[in-house]
Amino acid sequence: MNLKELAQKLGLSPTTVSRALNGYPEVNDVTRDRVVAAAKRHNYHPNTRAIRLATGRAMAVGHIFPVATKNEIVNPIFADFIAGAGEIYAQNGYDMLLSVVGDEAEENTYRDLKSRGAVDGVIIHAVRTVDPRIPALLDMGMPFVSHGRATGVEQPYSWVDVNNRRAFLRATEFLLDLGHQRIGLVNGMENMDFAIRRRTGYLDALTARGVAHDPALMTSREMTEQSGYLAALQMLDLPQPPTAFLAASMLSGMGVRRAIEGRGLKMGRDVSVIIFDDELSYLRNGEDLPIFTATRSSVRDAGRIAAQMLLDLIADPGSAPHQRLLEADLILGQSTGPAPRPVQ
Amino acid sequence: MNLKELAQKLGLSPTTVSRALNGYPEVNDVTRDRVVAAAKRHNYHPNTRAIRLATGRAMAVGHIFPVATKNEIVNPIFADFIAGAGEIYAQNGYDMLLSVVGDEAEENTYRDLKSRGAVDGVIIHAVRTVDPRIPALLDMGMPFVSHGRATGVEQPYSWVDVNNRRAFLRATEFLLDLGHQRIGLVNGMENMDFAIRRRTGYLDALTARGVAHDPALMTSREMTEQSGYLAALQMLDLPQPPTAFLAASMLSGMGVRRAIEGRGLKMGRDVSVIIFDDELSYLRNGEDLPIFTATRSSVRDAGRIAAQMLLDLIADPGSAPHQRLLEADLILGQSTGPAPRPVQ
DNA sequence: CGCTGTTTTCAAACCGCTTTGGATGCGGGC
DNA sequence: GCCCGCATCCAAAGCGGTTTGAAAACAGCG
Repeated sequence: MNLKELAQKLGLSPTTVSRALNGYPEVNDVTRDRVVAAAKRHNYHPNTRAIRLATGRAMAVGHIFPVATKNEIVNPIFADFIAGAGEIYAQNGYDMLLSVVGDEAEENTYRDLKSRGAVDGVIIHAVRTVDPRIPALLDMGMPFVSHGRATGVEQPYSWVDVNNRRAFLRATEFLLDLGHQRIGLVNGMENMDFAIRRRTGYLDALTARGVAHDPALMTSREMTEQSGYLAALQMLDLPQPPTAFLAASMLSGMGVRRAIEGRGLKMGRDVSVIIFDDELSYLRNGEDLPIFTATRSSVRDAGRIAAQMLLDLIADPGSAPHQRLLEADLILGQSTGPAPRPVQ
Repeated sequence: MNLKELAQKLGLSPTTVSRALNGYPEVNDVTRDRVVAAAKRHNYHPNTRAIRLATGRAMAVGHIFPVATKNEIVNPIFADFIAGAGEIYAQNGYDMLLSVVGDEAEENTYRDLKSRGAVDGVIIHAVRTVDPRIPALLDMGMPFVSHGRATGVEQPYSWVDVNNRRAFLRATEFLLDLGHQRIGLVNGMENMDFAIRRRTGYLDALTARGVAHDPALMTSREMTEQSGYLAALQMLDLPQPPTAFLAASMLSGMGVRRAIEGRGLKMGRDVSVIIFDDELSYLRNGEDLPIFTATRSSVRDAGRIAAQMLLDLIADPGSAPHQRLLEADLILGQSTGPAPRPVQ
């Protein structure tokens, strides 16, 4: 069932039927009702391919899923971000196009999506400190929103980000308030922009309180359970072990917890832990009572916000770039407590 | 730069240019070279929207990301499956369309994708024991491949699945061989087809060896760390606790490990654990030496296989459905050992 | 009743490509 | 020299919508 057939059945021209269905004013209300009813009755759905060609809009948004070819790691954040963004797209009649590419081919993929006219805009994930994608997209005039900021770009562009520095600054201050002086930082890979910002927050808090920072208490690795475990273990075996940890993710935190317990200590009593909780749906921080004290910011919400921002940008390409800095909550769980008194 | 302009520049008709670029035989080699060179020089990329309308093919495959509206859980398998499938699509010039919908709207979404002509085929995820999507898709004549089988469908259809029953059967037998008699099953939700099959394998192995099965040793919950922890804890506190566990996923297994260590026991010595390892990239089972003994089957490979199967199906819609049953390896890690002798 | 202005509807062009059904030119066989 | 077959190329008709420009129908008014 296509437009022409439907028009024929109604004894109307395709023009009128099209206008009736798309809510244009120049069509009689009676006629419109008749058309809408017939469309529903005959289960008419306009062909997406034709709409796209005729309007020149793709009605689709691209997400590039960069798969680091070296370590083959897939970003665990991705699924939840997509889930949030997808809701918004569905509500607005947009499709979501996913491209899986090795990270070296990523820029070309954007260029390709653009020149093929496959999407109206894209969202950038996993922003690195120096990220060539942002100037490239600006250059080619493709609407985009970045999830995370890159440090080395001076032109304005649209982004959604968490205040990572502030989150780790507050977390560190909180631990200092509890009397902890040696705080281990189990950070993510520091070619990622957010990891740098978190470290800065951590260092700034220490500096402000006049606490010296010890390189032995700072690691930067992939955010897996195993990495967290190994990093924490190493620090716990130092002559002067930390009494608290700051972990970059739920998984890292789980590894840290295992290391603590593996050394016969109790988390929350002997050693405190604060994690960054992205509220991933399959990595909930406890059912009711949070297990970990955490800086919390929902990545799914970030997905929703970024998607809406992108659609706005597409609707009004001339508008100025938008920015949105989300603040992470500091929520209290069972993994923190006062620093144990040093026993001599 | 579009086809007409390029043709004009070359002094040829659009027909010939199109044919030259698409490798049709009825064009002189000299002309073809000239066209190809010009296309590259002018950076010509055919407009996807036009191709799709003209050919009637969407050159796109749909994945529906069902988000359970009740518990808002996102399937952690998804990202890696997508990564595998996406590779295949990229190689074959297909786009991947992702729809995020509440599970109640899922069937409608398929129907919509079909009637809008937005995709040439779809892949089904998270198959339930009784799954209305399969008859629905068969009914509407949409090519599809299912990741997992549904029990209650008699018509043939295409699927890729892991031999879940055999995997858990072998794992159980292995534990029995090590002398374990009380084996706890920490299963996923049993409305999922794979969970039922795993339980069947577990029960079949016990029955074959004449070991009675104890309902108190079988749980079925979400596959999260927390659920695994609670389930294992509960079993460990039984009057006759299990000496071994079978866990449905890496995350469940991590929860089980925590419960074991929380009770002052050592995994691999006091209590054995076998997990099902989907080889999720951010949940690696150890770096070199596996931490957990596991039945292992790469979900990313499954994605590749399913995607290829679907493309084949789309290329030859008349062909008979394909099936592919993958066998999980049983790999030895550090989490299993002989059953401890009962001390009286 | 004729004229003007507003609704309402339609025919046709267009989006950018593919594909059908010829044309055209050339060489070879008879 | 004529006809046929083949290799090349092209004009035009789709694909299924949207959108422009104009016509038809319908008031409203003097």
